[in-house]
Amino acid sequence: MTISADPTPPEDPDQAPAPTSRRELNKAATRQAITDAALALLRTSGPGNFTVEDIADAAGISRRTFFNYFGSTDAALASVTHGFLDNAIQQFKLRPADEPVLQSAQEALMALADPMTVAPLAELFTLTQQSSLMSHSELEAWDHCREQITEVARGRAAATPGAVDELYLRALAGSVISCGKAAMEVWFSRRGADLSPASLAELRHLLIDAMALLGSGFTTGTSPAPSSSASRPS
Amino acid sequence: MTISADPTPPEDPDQAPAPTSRRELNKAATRQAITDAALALLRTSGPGNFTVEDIADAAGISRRTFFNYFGSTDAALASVTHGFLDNAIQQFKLRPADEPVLQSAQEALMALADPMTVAPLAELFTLTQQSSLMSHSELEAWDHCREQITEVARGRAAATPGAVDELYLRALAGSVISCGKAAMEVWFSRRGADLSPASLAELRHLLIDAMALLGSGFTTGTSPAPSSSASRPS
DNA sequence: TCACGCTTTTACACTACGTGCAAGTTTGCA
DNA sequence: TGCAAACTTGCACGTAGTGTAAAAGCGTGA
Repeated sequence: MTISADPTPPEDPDQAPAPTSRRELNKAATRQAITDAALALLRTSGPGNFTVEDIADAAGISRRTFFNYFGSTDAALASVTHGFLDNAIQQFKLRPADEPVLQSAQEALMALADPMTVAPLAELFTLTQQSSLMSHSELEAWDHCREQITEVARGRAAATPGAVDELYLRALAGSVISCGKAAMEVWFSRRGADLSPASLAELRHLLIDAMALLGSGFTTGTSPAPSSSASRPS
Repeated sequence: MTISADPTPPEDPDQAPAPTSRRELNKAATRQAITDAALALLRTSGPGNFTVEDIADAAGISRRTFFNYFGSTDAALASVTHGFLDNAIQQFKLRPADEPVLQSAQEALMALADPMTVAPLAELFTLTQQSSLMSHSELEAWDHCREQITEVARGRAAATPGAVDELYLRALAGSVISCGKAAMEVWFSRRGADLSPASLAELRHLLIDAMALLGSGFTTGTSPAPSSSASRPS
């Protein structure tokens, strides 16, 4: 599996600003090979129908090495989700500190509603057939994201006078995550793995609507349902 | 483990309206013995430091029988959470159909903020030292509760004209659960397993505040923090 | 009281998971 | 080139979870 030393060292020195040593390249490649193999097996065999050994064989590594990278099959698959959410957090952190958290979340999610970014997540979702409850590692990824949001919100709140309300931070971050998940779940249930522009536009609307619902305190109550998203052509 | 037939049959016939045959009594007793044993081991050995075999031995059953009742150690412990949340759902369903969902949730939770009901959950929480991410079974319990809330909300919305907004239902139910969890987390982090009246009063306030935050759309924004709960003597 | 059918428990076997360990291999660096 | 650190691998071990068939417990009717 390891890449034997390349006899031609040139490889554009101005193209690798990051500390990309051969070690790190190998590790990254192995990591990718594992998730690719896991995803391929998920496609062909279905969830729960393949073992760690299967993944290791397909990735060309030993079973033991697999466990050096991931703690379980689920963890390997959840790296897809992790990647997506890390991306989301990155966008989130870029938002101006004086922007309301809900709007920051909305904007961050908007930046990710493009085909290339959403595709892996959408496939994972459909392949695991939204089995209601995600895997442990999948949930860990979302929870990690929630904690990140909490921290950012805490940092913003700290800039204002008065004690930081821990309940406010946690309730808000948790709700943002829940609403984000809800929007994605509805999208997947409506469009499957459809990544067409129209479908992605609907995803964006769902995300916006979800955050709007949260921001309005779900005031549609039991009365009419003027919100939207129930019918939006594009 | 099984209870040998009781030689004295009398046992008040008017006191057992439920179909409590000896079989069901044995099953219930075994189930209870398992969770008790698991909880005891959690207390003495700490999380992750005992096996299914340990639990089975302590409960006086075989390892195989344990798996007839629970799918894992976590599941056995999560029966505590399951019991609490089932109770909550029951209270929730009793609320009038024309009441706003958020208020129903608030009222249902109020009914459970008493020492006897909260104690087991509080102990479980402290023993697992709020390890940030709950066990899979624990999360399953919360998710089941979320689904129940969704269904109740759907039923209420169906009584009104217009199509039911799936996003609204899911986002609301998810947020309610998140806020409930947030309130409990803050409570546990502040008071540990303190079940004094003052502590429980604070729990009630936290739950009320959490639902209020949700109902107001977290409008405290980045400005002041007039909400409350940050300081409440009793 | 007994005998018959159904349910539950149990022992056994088996596959797979996850980890510690020590030996072998690759990489970074002087 | 040679050494030290990092990485991979095979092996062994304990544990998780499940299928299966035999044994024990329970309900019911004669």
